[in-house]
Amino acid sequence: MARPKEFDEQQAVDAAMNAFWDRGYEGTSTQDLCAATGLGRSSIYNTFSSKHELFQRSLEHYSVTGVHTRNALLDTAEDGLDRIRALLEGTVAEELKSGHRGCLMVNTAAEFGDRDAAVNARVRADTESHLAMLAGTIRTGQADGTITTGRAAAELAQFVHASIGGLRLMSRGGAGEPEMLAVAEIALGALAA
Amino acid sequence: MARPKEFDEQQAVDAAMNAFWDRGYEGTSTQDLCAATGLGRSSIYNTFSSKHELFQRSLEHYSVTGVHTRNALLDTAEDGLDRIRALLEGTVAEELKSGHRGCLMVNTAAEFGDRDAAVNARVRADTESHLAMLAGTIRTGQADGTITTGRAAAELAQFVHASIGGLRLMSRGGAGEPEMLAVAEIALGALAA
DNA sequence: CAGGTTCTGTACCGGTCTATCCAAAATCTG
DNA sequence: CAGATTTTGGATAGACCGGTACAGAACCTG
Repeated sequence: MARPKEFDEQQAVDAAMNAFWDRGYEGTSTQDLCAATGLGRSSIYNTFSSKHELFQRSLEHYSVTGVHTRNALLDTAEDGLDRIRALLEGTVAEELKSGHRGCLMVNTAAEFGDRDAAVNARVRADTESHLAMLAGTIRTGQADGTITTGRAAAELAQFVHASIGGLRLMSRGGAGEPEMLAVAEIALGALAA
Repeated sequence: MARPKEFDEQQAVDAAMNAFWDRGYEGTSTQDLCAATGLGRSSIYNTFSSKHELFQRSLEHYSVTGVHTRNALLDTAEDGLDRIRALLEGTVAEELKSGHRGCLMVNTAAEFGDRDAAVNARVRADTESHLAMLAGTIRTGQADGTITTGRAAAELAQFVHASIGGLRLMSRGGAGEPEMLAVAEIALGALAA
């Protein structure tokens, strides 16, 4: 064995994630990453081997914490429709609290387009898991009678996903709470049984 | 008088816009811009004075052509709801045709956040004009009985705007036509009288 | 405490970035 | 055709980029 790292790797990833979230991939220089994490260049390259890989770790970290946040939100409500409501309103609240930073996955998709296969795969995986979770919740809502059965759960899930994306875009554009909540309410209206 | 420019300025802006659209601001180097426009460095800097200014011109150009496209789409339908439908389906069709590039304004907002006042102002202005157009169309739909009067036109406009943004995000993420049309249909259902 | 191993800070590498400079070419007016 | 003015291409400046090399400090094992 030998000298141990003086920092916590997860903490560093978290700090890097926030830097990327604020300024994008290209917009975040390795020096920015040093400043954000408090680490030296060598430590970063020794641990993560490249900016690109650290970015992927950041995406993964974002994805995981996002799942946790969503699950926590879902558990605050009983029936299906209220769960979706909690999700939408929770998204609004988070955006307001975190300073309109939007969604890292969205920002990444917008920045990269389809020019990076690895990044694309991660974004897509996150989308898929999000959709699966939504579809599951919607199915329970259809079962308990709070969500319309006039459309397939998968389609409604796509709709909710798009709505959340739209909300985050509004937020990034500087929208206020009332407008965002109104949009959320209208989207919920489209789901109601 | 003296030697005239050998190129068309608008054409150059259009080419630059497409380059920025594909690769983002930071991702587009001045060399890329030279290649895209077919101009030399000097011509570009002589005409537009900086990359940043050319970018703003590109945003403006995008905004103007966007208005034209939208107006053309609106004129293909009679009543209010069908107009909104034409808009949503036209957006889907455009995304499919243009190779899932998303919306330049959205991409820009995602890349810049609120770090650039001039860019932000342009994005916001575009959003405002888009919302105003939507609200107007929705009001006519409320008048002709095809769109619900249960919500203020401004709120419904925000919702449609968010939906279009959501559709563009789906597209950028690689979504196919059926999913996108399903989402559009659900959104329209929320508007119907 | 000695030896092996890993981490950390500094300096630096080639490459690329935006932007500028300048001379040569091109055009219009008179 | 001459002179004034502008555009144009190529070279280059100066800064910053991601990434690396290396020496010495820090740590664990035995």
